[in-house]
Amino acid sequence: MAQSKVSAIAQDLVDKIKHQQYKPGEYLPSEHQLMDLYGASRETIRKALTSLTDLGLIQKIRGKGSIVLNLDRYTFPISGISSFAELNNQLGLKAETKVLLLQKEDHLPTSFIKYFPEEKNSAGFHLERLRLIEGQADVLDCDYLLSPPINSLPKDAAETSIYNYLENKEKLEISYATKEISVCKVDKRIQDLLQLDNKLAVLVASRNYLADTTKFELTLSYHRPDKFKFVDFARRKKIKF
Amino acid sequence: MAQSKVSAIAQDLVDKIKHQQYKPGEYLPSEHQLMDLYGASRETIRKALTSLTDLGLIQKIRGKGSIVLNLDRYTFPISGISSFAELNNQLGLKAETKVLLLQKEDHLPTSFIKYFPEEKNSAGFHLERLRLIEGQADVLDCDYLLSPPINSLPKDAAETSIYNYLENKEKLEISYATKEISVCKVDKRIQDLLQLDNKLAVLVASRNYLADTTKFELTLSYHRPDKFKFVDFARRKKIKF
DNA sequence: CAGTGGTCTAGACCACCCT
DNA sequence: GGGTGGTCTAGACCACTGC
Repeated sequence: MAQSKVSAIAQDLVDKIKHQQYKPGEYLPSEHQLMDLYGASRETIRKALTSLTDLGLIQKIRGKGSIVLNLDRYTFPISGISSFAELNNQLGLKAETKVLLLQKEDHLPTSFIKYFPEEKNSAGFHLERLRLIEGQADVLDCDYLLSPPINSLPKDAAETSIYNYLENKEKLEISYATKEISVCKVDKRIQDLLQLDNKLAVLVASRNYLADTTKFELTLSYHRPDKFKFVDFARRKKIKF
Repeated sequence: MAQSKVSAIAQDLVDKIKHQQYKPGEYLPSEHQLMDLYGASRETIRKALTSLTDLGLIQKIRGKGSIVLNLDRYTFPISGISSFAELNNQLGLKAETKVLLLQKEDHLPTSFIKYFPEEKNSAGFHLERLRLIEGQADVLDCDYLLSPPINSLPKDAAETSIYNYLENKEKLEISYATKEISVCKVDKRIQDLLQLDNKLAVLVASRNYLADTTKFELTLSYHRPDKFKFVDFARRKKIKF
C-alpha cells in the first residue's frame, strides 16, 4: 500500500498518535530507537518525522526529542487540498450533497470570469452542488472542470466524490492548489440557496493543478458566514521571499 | 548568515526565482548541476528543493526536472506566521500602526476569554493596535503576550515590530501557530474603529508558540470584510489522519 | 540509451540537554 | 559523559522521460 518506506513510517506514526499510543506532551521514541523499530536508516526516519512536523503533529527539540503536540484544540487543521467527501469522512458529520447543475460548456460561465479571467475561453464541465450539514445548506460549491484534461464527468461521481473519480478511475494525480479566502456580495439566487440574512458570504476561490502542472479545476465555494471556519497550522518561515 | 548549507541554497534559489533568473515555466538546473553549482551532495540539494516545493515555488517532475511555477497570480501566498511589519516590507504598502493600548494584566481580558478559555487566569501584556493602510483603518490587532515567558514589552517594540523585538532582543525562537479564520459580530467600539457599515468582521484568532512548545501569544485580528484576503498554497496530503 | 528525479543507506561530525 | 536531534556526504539502485 505504502509507496515508500518513508511514508509508511510517517503514516504509522500518525496512526499511533491518533490512537493515543503516543500522547500529547510525551516524547516519541528517539530517532535511533525508531531506526530499530522500523529497520530504516536515520535519514529515512528523519524524513518521516519531518512530515509530521509539517503537519503540526510533533515538535522536535534538540537534545531532547520529538514531542507530540496538543491537538485537542477542537478543530484540527485539515487543510491541504481536501474534497468535501474526504472532510466528511474525517469529521463524521451527517452531510448531504445536492447536485444542482452538471453540464458541458464551451466557455467559462460568467460567474467565474471575475475570479479566473485567464480561463475565459476554456471548455469544461460546469458543476454546482449544494452541501447540507445536518439538514442546513451551508456551502454552495461551484466547480469548473477544465476539458482538457478532463474528458468526462459522470453524474454519480459528482454526487459522491469527484476527487475519488479523478484519482482512481481517471488515474489523474492531483497535486497542488492556490486558494484565496475573501468576503463577497452574492446575488439573490445564492442568498436564497444558503438562506442568508444579507448578501454577504465567505468565498473560497481556488485553482487546482495536477502533478504535471496542468490546471484542471476552478472552484468557487460560497459559505454561510456564521458556519464558516478555516483552521490552519503554520510554521515560521526561515526563507524570505 | 545562513545557518545551514541547505537553507543557504534554498534562499539563493528563491532569490534567483524572485529576480527572474529562473522564470516561471522554465526548468531549474538538474540536481546534478546544482550539486556542482553549490558544491553540495545530492541529498543536500534535494532538501533545498523540497522547501521550494513546499512553498509552492516549483514542481518536481520525474524524468524531467524542477519547473518554476507561476506566481503572477496577483497575490502570492505569504502565509506561515508573519508579522504585520514583515508583510509590509514584502508588499511595500504605505502602512501605519497606532498603538491604542499597552498594559500589563493579571488575567486574560474578557474579550479574549471566549476564544482562549484555557488561558483565563494567565498574566500578560494586553496590546491593541490599529493598522492603517493608505490612511484607511483595515485591521484591529488585539494581542495578549503571556507572561511568562514574556517579561517586558517596550512601547517602541509595539509600534514597530514585536516579532523583531522578541527574536532579536529577547532571543526567543518563534516557531509555530494554529490559526482559525471565521466571521463574527463585533461591538460598537470595533465597528467605529474600522468604520464598518454593519457588525460583521473577519476574525483571525491564533495561538502562537515558541520552539520549546511554550505558548507565548494569543492574537485576535479583526479585519474589514471588504479588505480581507487570505491567500494560501496547499499540496495534496498523502497522509491520512 | 543517457539524463532526470525518487528512495534509501551507513557513516560522519556537530550542537545541545541532562545528570 | 551519554543521549538527543541537526547537518552533510558519497554512493547505490530504481522509475520515468525523451531521443
